[in-house]
Amino acid sequence: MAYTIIEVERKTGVSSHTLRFWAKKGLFPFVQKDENKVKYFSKSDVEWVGWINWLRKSQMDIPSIRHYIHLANQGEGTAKERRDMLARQKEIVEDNIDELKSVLEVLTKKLAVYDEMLNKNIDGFNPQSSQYKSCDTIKTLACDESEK
Amino acid sequence: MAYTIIEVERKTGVSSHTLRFWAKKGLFPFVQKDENKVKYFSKSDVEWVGWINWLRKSQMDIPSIRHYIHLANQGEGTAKERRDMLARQKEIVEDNIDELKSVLEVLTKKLAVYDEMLNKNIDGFNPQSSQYKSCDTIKTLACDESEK
DNA sequence: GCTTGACTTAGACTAAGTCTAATGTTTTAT
DNA sequence: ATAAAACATTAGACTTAGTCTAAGTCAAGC
Repeated sequence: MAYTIIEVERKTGVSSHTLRFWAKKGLFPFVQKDENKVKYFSKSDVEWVGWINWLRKSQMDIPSIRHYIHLANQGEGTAKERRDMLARQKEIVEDNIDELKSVLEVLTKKLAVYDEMLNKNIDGFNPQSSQYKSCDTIKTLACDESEK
Repeated sequence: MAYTIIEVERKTGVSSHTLRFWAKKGLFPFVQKDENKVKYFSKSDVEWVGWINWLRKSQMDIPSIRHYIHLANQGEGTAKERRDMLARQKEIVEDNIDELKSVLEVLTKKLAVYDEMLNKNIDGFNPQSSQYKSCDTIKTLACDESEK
């Protein structure tokens, strides 16, 4: 029923370094230690590791996660506040996805320009010709999406 | 035709601090300086700022961006390598979006659990009843998605 | 008795900013 | 003319969330 830090690492994929770091930041208020200071994670602690991992992936910072855990340990009276924290986090993730989608669009366009250029090349154009040079690099490729 | 760092900040939204940081890292090999070491960004430099900003958003690290810029300045012979860098970056962004989508799913599910719980509350349940307590916090709310 | 593996802590290091302090120059206002 | 503002520079401290290393402890197996 109790797991060492290495077992938790293997079960969750979160490195023991990170687990110790999180522990130092107060994210595991209930983890037991033996007389040699060795940590033992209960099943519930291990479940928290997984959940904290999701919260981190949602960009929640560590002090906020600590607060969330604190709230959860207070009981159901804090449910509304926790719910609101998650709702806020969800918005952040949605905004993130939107931004990454626009990044993806830019990359896709740029890749298309490169591929057109490289295909011309294969189809027999001389890559050293001045004609070719005029459609290259900085002007057309590097900077054409840079306006704000 | 030449912009000071503050003008570039205003045009691109990239802070002057960050611009100086990028400059120190070698991302603006062509920016001119006057006798007081004041930087002047050409139109092309400003366009690079915008493009570098996209590359950063795609998670490309600064040494790689420097390499990309170096390649671009070598001419069209390096187009293939640059194309491949962007293609790699596109994969990274796609993976990122996928992960964020799964985070979104988890948050959505958890929010649903919270909302159900909070609604019960409004519908007349006593939030202090032990009956209520059994569906709370750690067991059902915090940790049920934590398996790997 | 020694090696191996797992554990501990303290603390150095990293990336990519972010911010401050000290200082300098140029322009504008009084 | 002088003072203040707006802008520039550098060096360097600080931040976040790890990531890694060094040095040490402890129990088990050969």
